[in-house]
Amino acid sequence: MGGGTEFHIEWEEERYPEGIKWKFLEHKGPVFAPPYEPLPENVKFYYDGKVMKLSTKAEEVATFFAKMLDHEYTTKEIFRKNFFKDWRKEMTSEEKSTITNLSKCDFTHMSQYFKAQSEARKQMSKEEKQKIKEENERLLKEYGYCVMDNHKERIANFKIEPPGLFRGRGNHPKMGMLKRRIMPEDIIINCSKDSKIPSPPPGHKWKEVRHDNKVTWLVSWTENIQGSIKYIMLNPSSRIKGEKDWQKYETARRLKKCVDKIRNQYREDWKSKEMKVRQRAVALYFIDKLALRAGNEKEEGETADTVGCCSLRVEHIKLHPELDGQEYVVEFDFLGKDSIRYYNKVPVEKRVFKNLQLFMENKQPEDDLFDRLNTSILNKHLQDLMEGLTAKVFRTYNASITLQQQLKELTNPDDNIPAKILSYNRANRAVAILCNHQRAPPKTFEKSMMNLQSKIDAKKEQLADARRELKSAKADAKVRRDEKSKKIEEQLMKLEVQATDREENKQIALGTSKLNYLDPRISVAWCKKWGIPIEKIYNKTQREKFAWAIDMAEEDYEF
DNA sequence: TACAAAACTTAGGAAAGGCAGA
DNA sequence: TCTGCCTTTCCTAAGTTTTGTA
Repeated sequence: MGGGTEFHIEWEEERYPEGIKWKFLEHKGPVFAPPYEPLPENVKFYYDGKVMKLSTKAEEVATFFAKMLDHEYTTKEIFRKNFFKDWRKEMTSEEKSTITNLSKCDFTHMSQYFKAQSEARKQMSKEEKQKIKEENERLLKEYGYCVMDNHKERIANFKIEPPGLFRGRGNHPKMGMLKRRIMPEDIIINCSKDSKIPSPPPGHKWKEVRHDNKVTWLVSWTENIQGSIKYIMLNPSSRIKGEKDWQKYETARRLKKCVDKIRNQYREDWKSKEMKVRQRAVALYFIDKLALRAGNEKEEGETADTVGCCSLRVEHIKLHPELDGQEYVVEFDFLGKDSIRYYNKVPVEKRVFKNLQLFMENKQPEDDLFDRLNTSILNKHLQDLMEGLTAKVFRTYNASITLQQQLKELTNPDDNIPAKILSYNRANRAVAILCNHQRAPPKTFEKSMMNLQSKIDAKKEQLADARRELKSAKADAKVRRDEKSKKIEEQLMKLEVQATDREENKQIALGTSKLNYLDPRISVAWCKKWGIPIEKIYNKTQREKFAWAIDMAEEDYEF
């Protein structure tokens, strides 16, 4: 792997044979969702204007809907249709014959009850809140840790997802469906043979107990919406996740060494006589230049209609031979992961442009742009170019190299700490923009900006006062007054930096790139170089996740 | 080799926590 | 001490890649 052999020995005390993830694994199993508590008698459900007492099962599902009443999606046709269909499955035959129209269902009383409940929770006394906190801590202590080989490790998600209504992101065809309650009989336990096997809740048994040390999960079950498997795995601070993370960045650093060659290669391939090779080369160019995701095919009607690079359709791009004074502009407009819109106008090389024209010839808008390509073909090719290379490595590589470059460019040695941190955030922001990590502007954004502005105004006023006092002060008081002004000046500057940062961050989410794409050693090195406390860049959780990097990187670290 | 299933990483929003100023 | 706001943590969906199977 290079670059960190010493570290390797220190952090991975034992080597494992190929594919073996652990030798010993012991845990307590999952925590199940609390059982359903029926509503008090005085909370009513109405059908067609008349009070109706629901069976426990039907009532439980009704409460899921009632809790979502304020959300826009309970008004959506698909959501309502899916919900009603699944709800009816839980009804008794009498309920089924009575309740035939969702629009005649009145959940408002139930909804009010839940609102009152959550209000009451907020108003709880200190002691009551403390009691709940202690109970959570007990649960964490008992179920939140496992032993993997010689380490006690934190488990990420030891609580089983409670039942509820499925809400996918974007325009999901399954929104509103009932996510059923997971029982011990659904659960597969994975642990080592010689460990203390977790016991199922009284009166229940596990679906299966297995001892598979070729995988890292502790618990799995199959969810009923997509039929996919869900897992309980370890926290990012664990050895097994940390090592994998480190390995990911080492792969990206290997790409750095051969990326020029790969770029030359795909540029050559734009001229290939084979259509398949040309498509592959243009797609790879997009993945590299624009940090697009690979874009696997998805089953139609099972998920929201989103795409990545290989699954782009003709309707997702527009070609402009000339636009705003630039030649050969490609306009991208599509929904990517989580139905986040990707919109970008990009000048490309003439050859790319001509190829795109060729790929689009005689096609309908809904046809695949790269009809001779998929992620498996692309990744196979990448594997030939470099061992371990896959499409997503380009995102990691380009994100990390961009951070490193931007930090070099933006950091001003004369700046104070808040200004340097602003530069760091701007470098981080450049990456988030590259990776299209967006967020909905916070609901109170405008207000919060205004609050901050009035703080700034007040501080300016204070500064003016201080300066006036300084002017009129007697010689012996000048020094003290001057110090006071300086202090206020600094505070003002800090506030102004904060305002700039917040404004620039309105629609950008920095967390995702920080957590998943940026080699933490770059940040650690930057902190060391400029004497910035690491706590200013990484919070506690992040420091735990990146413990390996904090331990390892010196100020001269180069990605 | 192709396809499906399994495993694992990446993602944004909601809820909870905690802290500063009233 | 309370309130309101920002930060952190939780939650779990939605991707990518790897593995298994015929």
